[in-house]
Amino acid sequence: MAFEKQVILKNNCFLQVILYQVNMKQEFRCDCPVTSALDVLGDKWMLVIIKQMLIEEKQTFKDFIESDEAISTNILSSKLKCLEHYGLIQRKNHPTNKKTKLYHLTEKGLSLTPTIVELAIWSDQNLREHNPIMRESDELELMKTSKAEFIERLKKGHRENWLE
Amino acid sequence: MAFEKQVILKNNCFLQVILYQVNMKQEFRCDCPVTSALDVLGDKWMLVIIKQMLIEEKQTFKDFIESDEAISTNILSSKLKCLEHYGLIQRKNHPTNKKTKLYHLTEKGLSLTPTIVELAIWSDQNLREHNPIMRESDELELMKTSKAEFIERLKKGHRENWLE
DNA sequence: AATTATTACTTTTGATTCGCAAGCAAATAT
DNA sequence: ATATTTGCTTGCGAATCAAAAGTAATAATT
Repeated sequence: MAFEKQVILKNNCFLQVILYQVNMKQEFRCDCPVTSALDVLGDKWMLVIIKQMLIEEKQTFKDFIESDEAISTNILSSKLKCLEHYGLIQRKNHPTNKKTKLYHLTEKGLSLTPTIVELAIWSDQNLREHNPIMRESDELELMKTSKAEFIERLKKGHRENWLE
Repeated sequence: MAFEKQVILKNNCFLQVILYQVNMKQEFRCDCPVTSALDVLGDKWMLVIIKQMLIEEKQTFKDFIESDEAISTNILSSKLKCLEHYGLIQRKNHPTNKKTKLYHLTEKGLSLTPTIVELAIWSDQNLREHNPIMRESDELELMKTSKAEFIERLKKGHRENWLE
């Protein structure tokens, strides 16, 4: 039992609300930092969504749904909640449209930029034989020749896109 | 139908072997390098196993099974095959014990060292509130202060451990 | 003002991946 | 000769991913 509350109603009645904490999934496999990172990020979609925000500037639910990767709506909803739980993204309301929510990377989320960039470079250099249609781009060249500058530029760009 | 062969037996008999290629899983979601990297590495175990080889110097099936992460034997077997398929590891026979196989990172696998190190640093700086038992170590300090040197040293150490 | 379309989900059902436990063949140890 | 070890495979069940349909609130259209 993780939470209990009694709400007093009328006529000597009360409502008892009990939240049981069952089958709590063990969140981390061990005390290793790399394994812990992968306990949070090591699935099909978490880093892809971060990449979509950082590099492709996606910020609404519809943006993500319409991306090339074609994520399912239930998976996206679940993963956005998870990213928020770990403090990697932040959501806010659209200034003029109540239906639309805006998602953005926090500083914590932005601090994954070096990891995203390393994966891009690694993939470019090691996966073309397996995925021959992998695109080429000037960005990849920039990543390889000026990695640190590129990382800072990505972060700065993302921060500036986020109207506070 | 992906493969057919007929084997002639005796007494006018023959055996026909046909391999059908069905439900071939789409291997890559799109042409993006980051997403392609995650199509290969984006699961619970691939990068953990690479980390275990690189940092913890695990090299036998038993070594992996006995690691803190407690992977299941069927998962390990399957992941080792997958890592080999993508050219990230290489297996060879133990010089004196035919039962034991040795697994080692190839250069391609070793080129994931920057990614592993970035994940370690990120985790150390961002996940302690979620995983309070995360260990501290001198290695983490070295990673942060001399990242490039640390990366090269890890690679070099791994290469030297691999008796050719 | 009523109707239709959009957005961000939730729910249901099914497919895939992960995990547990038991079993197996080959090789090594006792 | 027997027991143990190694690296798996198999069967079954749990967790994650995915597709499709449905929902409530909001915006756009008529």
